[in-house]
Amino acid sequence: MHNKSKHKKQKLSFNERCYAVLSKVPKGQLTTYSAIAKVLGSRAYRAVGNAMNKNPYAPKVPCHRVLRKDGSLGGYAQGIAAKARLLKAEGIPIKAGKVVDLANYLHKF
DNA sequence: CGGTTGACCAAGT
DNA sequence: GACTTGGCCAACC
Repeated sequence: MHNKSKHKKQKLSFNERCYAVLSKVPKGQLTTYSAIAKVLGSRAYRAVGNAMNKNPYAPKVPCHRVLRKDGSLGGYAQGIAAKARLLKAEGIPIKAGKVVDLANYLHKF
């Protein structure tokens, strides 16, 4: 059947849209706070960070794959050490608190 | 409606 | 290259 899930126009909050976008990033690939904002047609990269902090859909929504634009880790609700460990487990090399070459791992939306 | 809070960013020191 | 500053913007109270 057709998708009838939108009987009403439900406005998704900014946070919900962040989660929807991020859920498309596969294991082994990365994105940034500002990249998510850009996909949403917004410049609210700070608000993206706030959304990640609240993320109720973890680990379905892989907020550990979101980094700062300069390759540093940014933050993580469970601590940046846990974030680094998860990324390494996905094959992403981290040196001195930064992803070695972020451009090589950025997901194309 | 105004003020506060950030898992940010860019430019300056 | 670490640290500070001003700007940015959505969510929350």
